[in-house]
Amino acid sequence: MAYEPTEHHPAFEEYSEAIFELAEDGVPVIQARISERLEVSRPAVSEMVRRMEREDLVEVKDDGEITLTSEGKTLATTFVRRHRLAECFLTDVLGLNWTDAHSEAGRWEHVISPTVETAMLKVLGEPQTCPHGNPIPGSGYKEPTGAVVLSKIDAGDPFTVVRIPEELEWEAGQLEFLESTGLMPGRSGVVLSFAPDGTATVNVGDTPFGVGGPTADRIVVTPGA
Amino acid sequence: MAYEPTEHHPAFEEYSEAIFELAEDGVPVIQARISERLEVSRPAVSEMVRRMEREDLVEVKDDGEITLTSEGKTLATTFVRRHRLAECFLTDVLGLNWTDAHSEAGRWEHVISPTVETAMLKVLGEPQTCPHGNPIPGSGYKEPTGAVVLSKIDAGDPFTVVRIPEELEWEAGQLEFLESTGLMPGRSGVVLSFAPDGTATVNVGDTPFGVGGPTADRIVVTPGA
DNA sequence: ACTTATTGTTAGGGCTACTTAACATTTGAT
DNA sequence: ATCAAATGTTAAGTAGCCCTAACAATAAGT
Repeated sequence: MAYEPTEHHPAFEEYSEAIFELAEDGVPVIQARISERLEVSRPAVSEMVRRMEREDLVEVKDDGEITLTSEGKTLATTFVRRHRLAECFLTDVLGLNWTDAHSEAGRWEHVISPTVETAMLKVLGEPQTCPHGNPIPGSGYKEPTGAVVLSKIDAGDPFTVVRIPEELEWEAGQLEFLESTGLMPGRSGVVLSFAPDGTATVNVGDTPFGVGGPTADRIVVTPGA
Repeated sequence: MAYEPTEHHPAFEEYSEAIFELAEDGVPVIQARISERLEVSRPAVSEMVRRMEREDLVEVKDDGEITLTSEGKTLATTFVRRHRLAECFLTDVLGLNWTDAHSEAGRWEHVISPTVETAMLKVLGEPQTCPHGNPIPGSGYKEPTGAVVLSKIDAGDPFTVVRIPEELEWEAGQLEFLESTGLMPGRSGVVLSFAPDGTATVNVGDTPFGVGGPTADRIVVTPGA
């Protein structure tokens, strides 16, 4: 079962992944967003989108909204799956922290073959989410019912973290912050208050700390401890 | 300890590794050999060698012999080390076979960061050689005294396999063959006879089998069981 | 000595994926 | 309705790494 050298160019992998994750995060999938997330110029995205359209990986609607074709979705989920699996592996087997695991996985996803993927799944015991709580495509994961964003929890109420969306993983220093405060999937805490600008003050450990409005709008939690 | 994106181009890694391993195998390091091992055209090698010379990674002697500078050696050993470490990891932790491990490691070596390298070393218990018996640079491995190539063993005498040189790993089907016959580092056997063309008949298990002359000239063993 | 094989180099291209500069179009806010 | 911001596209160019064709130089074999 030798690894077949990709028939797609590595950049296609990166772009389709970005498209998949933007959609997953509820961000409108347009070129400008891809340009930001991949940190490449808009003309570069323009060109790549055209090539991906030609290769039947994406479709572009009249309003510019980009969607993955079924072929594109297969490509995207393959790499999202390997990325998240790699994150599990890097944290659980190699003992890396959250932050390192995320950035390393960005490279690992491109060298994981089906053989290795299978082996990793076995070693890890078929995980259903990455360490940040995001579903591993194909694992059959179902998000808990009643999941809402942190900013929807009433002041004074308890909550349990479900997941940190991919979008936040991208922000410099965000993962370090969340890991250091303990605001991680599975952990429970209490919302102490909300500031007028949306900033939440929460407590998941010893010390209360503030979570910015935009961040609290994205972190997915379930009400209750 | 974030991973610093390589300052060298990926191809430099591949070329310096090839140069290191050719020298390790006792093959004269000239462009034509690199061209064969990397399976790229001679002009491509010519150009790359010129660039590597400009970047102070190699020196080219008047007779065409190519040697790594100290900077080049550092680069080469870094990737040879990661390659062999990855092979250990893939076989020991993920349960891959020899053959798959070799080809996968060719990609893994390029995504292993210092952080991951350290973590792997720890998980594996500081291995000194790869599964094929080749030394992991920096591990302090010393080849056993009295090591010779298999073809130097007298007919009728026992031997113990030390290592399968990198050169043989490159030959299609070679690793599959050696793995299936059990001609692997640490295993002992007996040379039954030599044919006039140099082919050795050996026995390391139940069934005797033939080993071609060129192969027997490369496999390193120690006399005795 | 002559021929053949091996080796290295030039020259001329190609492909992928990126860049900046400039421009056109669309969208949004006031 | 107008002006500014956001978005997409063209054009032209670059870097890295590869290719084939053709040729020159060297080494080896008979």
